Amino acid sequence: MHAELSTHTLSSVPALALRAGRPGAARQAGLTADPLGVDGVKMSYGRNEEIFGEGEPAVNLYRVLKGVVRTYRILADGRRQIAEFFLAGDVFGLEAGQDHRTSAEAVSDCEVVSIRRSQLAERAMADSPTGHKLWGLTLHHLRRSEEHMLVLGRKNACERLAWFILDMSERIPAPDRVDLPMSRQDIADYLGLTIETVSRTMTQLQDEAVISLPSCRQVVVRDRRGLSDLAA
Amino acid sequence: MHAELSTHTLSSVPALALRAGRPGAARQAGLTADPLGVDGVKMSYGRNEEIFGEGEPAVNLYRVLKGVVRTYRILADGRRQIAEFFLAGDVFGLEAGQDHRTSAEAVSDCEVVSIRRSQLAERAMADSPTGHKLWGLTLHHLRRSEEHMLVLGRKNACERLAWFILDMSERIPAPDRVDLPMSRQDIADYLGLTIETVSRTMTQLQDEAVISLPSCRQVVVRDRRGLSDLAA
DNA sequence: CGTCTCATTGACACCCTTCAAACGAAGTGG
DNA sequence: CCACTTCGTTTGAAGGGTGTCAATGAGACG
Repeated sequence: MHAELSTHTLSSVPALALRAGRPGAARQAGLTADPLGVDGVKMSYGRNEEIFGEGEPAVNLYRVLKGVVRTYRILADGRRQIAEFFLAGDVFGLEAGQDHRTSAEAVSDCEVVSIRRSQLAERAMADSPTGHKLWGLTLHHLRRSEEHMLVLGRKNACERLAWFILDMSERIPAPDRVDLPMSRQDIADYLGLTIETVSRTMTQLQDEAVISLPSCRQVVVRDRRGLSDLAA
Repeated sequence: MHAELSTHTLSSVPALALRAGRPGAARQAGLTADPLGVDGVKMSYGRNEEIFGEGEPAVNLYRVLKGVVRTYRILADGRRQIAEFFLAGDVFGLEAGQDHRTSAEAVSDCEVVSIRRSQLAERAMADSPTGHKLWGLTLHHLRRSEEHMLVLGRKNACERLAWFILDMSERIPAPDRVDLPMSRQDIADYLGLTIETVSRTMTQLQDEAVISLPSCRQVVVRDRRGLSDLAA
């Protein structure tokens, strides 16, 4: 039923280890009934092995049977923010859209059940349009808060503010003239900064000519590309 | 410490502000069909007026019609972390459990539709147990990531690590002897710190006798109360 | 025009990062 | 069994980014 070969065992056997440490080399090991009421496929992953990568189509949902899994995002320069650790019993891989917004890796050797998303969707959504919409909303919030975590955990003041202005500008009708509805204190508390740092960084962005500030509540995006670069 | 309720507005426009600026003074203004397919009640809130508070029973879901809403959490010493700003069209107030885990306030004067949760639950959950479970899982993740945001945005290294150890200890069978499955680098990337700071803070916690470290992967919780206090 | 609130700017301190080196445990090969 | 290597962790010293404290500036409103 279950292949008794742990990846750890494998790694002491050079010939096989090559396959175990490589993404996609995880082995299918049997069928398991899931608490969600859908059968899944049992898989094994070695330490640091990738389970899915950012940007890949999200075809499966996963539940941890043994071991620990981390999900994370990485910035261009290598800074990494781990969103969550998943222990035995935890479900991960929930996504609002078609693709994974985070990567997932095995922290230790582990076993997971993978469940086809389409199988769940078919059961969960078909019956109840209201439930489906609610779920979609929640996934959307989750996605945003994972992005927010990356910002809070790994970005500096300039990157945070650039990201904030871009985000706000994309959520309103006229994207190049942002009327900030909130105070500096609100922005500071959203970005995990102080009001003074927000203020200083605002003028710094203005000095660098990526934005201009007709008033403290109005931001004009002068160089969207430049702002985007600064957001890292 | 932070923005007081709109007493300022009150003194400026006495007649109107009395109704608009006082918590609980929001006015019911009519019925509106919601995109979720359920009728809701239209409400108005003045600037800085509370829509719901942390710890209150979560009876309603809300959708913003006009204005902007913020949700946030506050630490004992007043540090605030805003989780999200909600603009027109956005839905907020989703909760995994019975109670609100955040507070919500009007950033500007705004109108929202409030929808009874029970009305939605009745439609969303009854039909599809799978969907209900999926939704519950997603809400659980959302709740955790909002907590995570508070930690990343507003806590220092010592508070972050104390929180992390407590959280891990509560997720495993033997809560006083935590076997960390992850490396210092993983912990650092989870807490938005560097590996050196994590290491230094670990020994600091050991020096203060709230934990002991038989090995670098084993944490013994010696003073749970003390650790809890340090977690702020 | 005075008051109030919020935003900006400056000087300084401190927490955390960066850079660097030593230490320890685990695995390998002789 | 013991050097040797490797990887992860710990510790130290120095620097920088952001917070803190304080003063000034700018709108809003009466």
